[in-house]
Amino acid sequence: MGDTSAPSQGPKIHTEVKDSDLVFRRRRQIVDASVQLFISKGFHKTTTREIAKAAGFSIGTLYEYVNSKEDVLYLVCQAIHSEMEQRLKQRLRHGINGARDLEAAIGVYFTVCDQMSDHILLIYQETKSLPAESRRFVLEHELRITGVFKDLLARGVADFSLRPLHPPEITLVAHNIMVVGHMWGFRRWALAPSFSLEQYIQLQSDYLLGELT
Amino acid sequence: MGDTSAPSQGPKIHTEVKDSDLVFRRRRQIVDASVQLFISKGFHKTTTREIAKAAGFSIGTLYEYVNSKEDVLYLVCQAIHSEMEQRLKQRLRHGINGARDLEAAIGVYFTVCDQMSDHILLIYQETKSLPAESRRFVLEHELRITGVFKDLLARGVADFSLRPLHPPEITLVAHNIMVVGHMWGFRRWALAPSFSLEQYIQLQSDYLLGELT
DNA sequence: CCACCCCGACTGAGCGCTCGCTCAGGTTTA
DNA sequence: TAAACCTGAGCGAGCGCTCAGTCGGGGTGG
Repeated sequence: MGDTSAPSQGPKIHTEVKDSDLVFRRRRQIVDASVQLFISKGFHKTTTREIAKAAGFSIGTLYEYVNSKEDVLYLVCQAIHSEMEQRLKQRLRHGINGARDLEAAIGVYFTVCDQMSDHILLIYQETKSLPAESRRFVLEHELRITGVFKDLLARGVADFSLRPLHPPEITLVAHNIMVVGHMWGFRRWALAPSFSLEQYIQLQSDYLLGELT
Repeated sequence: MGDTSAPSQGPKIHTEVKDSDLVFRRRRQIVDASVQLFISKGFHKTTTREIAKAAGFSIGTLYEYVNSKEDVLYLVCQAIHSEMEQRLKQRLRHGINGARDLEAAIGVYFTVCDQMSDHILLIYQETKSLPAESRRFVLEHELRITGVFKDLLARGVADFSLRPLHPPEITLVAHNIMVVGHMWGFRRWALAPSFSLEQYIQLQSDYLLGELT
């Protein structure tokens, strides 16, 4: 899992100042172990002992790098969003035609959603279990990703490859893209009998973009 | 909350055969109390003692009408879906123009989602906590609601008020309608600054139906 | 009419257990 | 050997669930 540092601006997870990248490495171990456990058993049914064991050390050590079980959940949520954001941005292209770039981005995004559907599900299910402040930061991170699509839409409007859209419409369409991507993850059981991922991307792109040209 | 009986076909929640509608009434009390608690604290952080107290009797009595805490969650999920289904079907119209009926249904459905957004969120968050068999029945119930939109779409195609659609396309659009409805519930924090419910219904209907005519 | 008993609904103290978290002490590193 | 790091037995709180017991109304025999 990608970025496991305490995010530049977010609730600090305070531990003694035994610095260096050991903290960073240990937290990555914690996140990697927890993601799998949370996905298969859920946050509440996973015990701190299991997390420690799966991470390769003892509970005592776990609590050297984290102040509470909820901290672990926060690290996990941030790591998932970071990874999604990174995988998406990494593969964005910036051509001369905004509409085409948007379509490509949708394809990339849906593919990422496909690969990370368990992680997305986890966030839907467990965000509520975060303390209020942490939850705010997690939701903000999600908004940052939505912003990627807002930007692409705005660019398409600016270069006339998309029809004019009011700002609220841009917001709406960006959220639609996000949610339709998630939908492939959390409704696979209903959709997979009818579509392959490629077909899903194709059809949904048509629906999403059809109205915008 | 509506139907709190063990559904005609579903995992039986077995209790001693002290029949009559007392079982029914008591279970309704349990569901009504639990919905509120689960929404505000989540399933895992709600204790059986709290449920009993909120329902107006003791834990002992609670376990006369239910075999486990998970049973309560199952009753709650079924009650929520039943209520959604009922509120939706109750207000469906069956005119001569399928497309118009569909548009009306979308409006009704989104309004129901608005009123029951906390309940929808609860189902997204806690369905995973159900035992496998119960979960299957809950998801099937959700599919039944999706079926309402499939039927409306098929009718629209049949009377030529919608363009021809392949069965998979009908499935996809029906799921899109469902999820876009839920989206108003679980992304209100992001959408409400830009839209009223009425505006949301208007815009989303345009996007959803625009491609179908 | 009373005295008796029965029965099903209801109660809540308490059982057995698990959990998140701590800390006294051991091990490794430099 | 001091500092940094790690260990895991143990603590106390709280959980889901049970079960011996209470209560009240209605049937029965005298």
